[in-house]
Amino acid sequence: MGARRGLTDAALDRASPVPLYYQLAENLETAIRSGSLSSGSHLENEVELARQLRVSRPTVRRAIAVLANRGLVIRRHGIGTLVVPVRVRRPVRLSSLFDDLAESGQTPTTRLLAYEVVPAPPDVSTSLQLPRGMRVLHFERLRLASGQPISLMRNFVPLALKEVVTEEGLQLTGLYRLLRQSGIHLRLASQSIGARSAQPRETRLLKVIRSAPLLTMRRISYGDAGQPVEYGSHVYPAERYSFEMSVVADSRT
Amino acid sequence: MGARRGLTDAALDRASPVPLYYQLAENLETAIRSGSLSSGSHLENEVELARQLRVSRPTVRRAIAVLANRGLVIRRHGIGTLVVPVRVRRPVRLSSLFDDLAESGQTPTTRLLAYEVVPAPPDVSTSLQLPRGMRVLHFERLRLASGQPISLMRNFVPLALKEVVTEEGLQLTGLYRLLRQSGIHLRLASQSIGARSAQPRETRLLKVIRSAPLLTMRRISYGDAGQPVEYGSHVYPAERYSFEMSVVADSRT
DNA sequence: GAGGTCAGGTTGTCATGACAACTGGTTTCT
DNA sequence: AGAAACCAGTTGTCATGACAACCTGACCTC
Repeated sequence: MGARRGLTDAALDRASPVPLYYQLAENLETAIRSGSLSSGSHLENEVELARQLRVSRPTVRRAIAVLANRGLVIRRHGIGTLVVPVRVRRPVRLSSLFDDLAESGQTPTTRLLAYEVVPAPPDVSTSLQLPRGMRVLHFERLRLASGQPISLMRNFVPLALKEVVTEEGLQLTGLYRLLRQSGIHLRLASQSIGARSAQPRETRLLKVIRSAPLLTMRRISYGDAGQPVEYGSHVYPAERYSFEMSVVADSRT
Repeated sequence: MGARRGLTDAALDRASPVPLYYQLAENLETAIRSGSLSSGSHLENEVELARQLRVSRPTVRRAIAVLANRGLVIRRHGIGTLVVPVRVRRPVRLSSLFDDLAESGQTPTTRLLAYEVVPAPPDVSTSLQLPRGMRVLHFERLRLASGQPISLMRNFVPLALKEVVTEEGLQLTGLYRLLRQSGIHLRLASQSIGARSAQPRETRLLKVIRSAPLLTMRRISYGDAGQPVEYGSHVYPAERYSFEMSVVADSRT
């Protein structure tokens, strides 16, 4: 039952503004991903872990809860906490394609195809909870990764964000990063994933064959206060893109 | 700030085996979905809620955390807890298509196209963490909703489950229900959603036009102990199916 | 030998208490 | 009048303590 090293090494910093439970969760995640906590093995039990790290058991539990939510460990009543014996890949997070590509080491670029103020189409005004026909900012982007087109994105945002979502900004970075830099934090999104055949214009822009299958994603994002911030309708060439996610069962069912 | 009725009505049952926090979460969810807690309104603050219901504040917080995870409310430090002002629909849960269809009032039926023991293909044995070439149970089903084909499903499970996953069972109900009835509870799945064109055989079975776009889902499900239970490779006609999900941001980011 | 029983270890639930951090409005000061 | 400081209200974090529920393996009984 030994081999508990690596946890006490990266000690917790009580002076840090980062909560203890979160520091602990990150340390544990690092230990798991690096392999120092091998797959299928037991985590040290909560009481002992709390004693070693000089924190309370609720703090330990909360840290483990974070990991369980991410699908990295499984808790079993009366047994212990097990490290999930697989690599579960990047979940569908509330993140931008731009950041995802950048993180995975690619160099995303953007071609801005449209940037204009238009009256909101019916479904957009409904989604953004605006009066019918209210004017909104609309833009369309072609996203390339290492020179290859990987997504065609149409977006609508309320006109108030025109100063935040600028033409220059969109060409240089991702939408979500622009929003975040202006203090707008997205908290929630509802999205729908489907598929359809490419239309002629899409065929040309995405460089796929005629009627090639495309993945489609429709997303409405909401900010801190629950206000709708963005409506997006994106398409991806199916042969170059897929959505990966891990699903965790409700602990009670 | 009145109008708090409906919460104290459905009182908490301390004798019930269902945890208090979960009872409270369900009561709150019912109140939200029924509209008695209107969209955008504040929830009563935690301290007061705890006092009224005669529970501790951590219990209230845990209940609210459940709702926040489901995307029904948004918590804001220093402000309060807001009811999300939108309808966020059924997320991608760890559930079977059969149950989903049944719940939405349709009458799912199944045509069992194959049921056999075969050596595991390489990707299957890897996914199920079995030795190369180990024999597994393979079956293929065509799922219809109200008579219309809606999914073609290929699955592989370890041979040990042959007694659980029977031919008769598969024709009458869904795979997940069969597993659950035998005490196998799925806890986690990793899945990948993509798209491609229909092959001739799929065109015929799913009754779609030649090369019609299909949604594809590959899923590996894991049981209580983290052991792989099922490998599934499913396709859906894009014009009759889409995946809906809500994404909640990590509270720390 | 087979079965039931029990003990030990583990996570699950809940209470109480305290202080920190944040937000928005009000008040006060310049 | 404008800006800064303050304050009340709220959620966020953490500690301590206690008991319940559950699983496994060892032991005992039949």
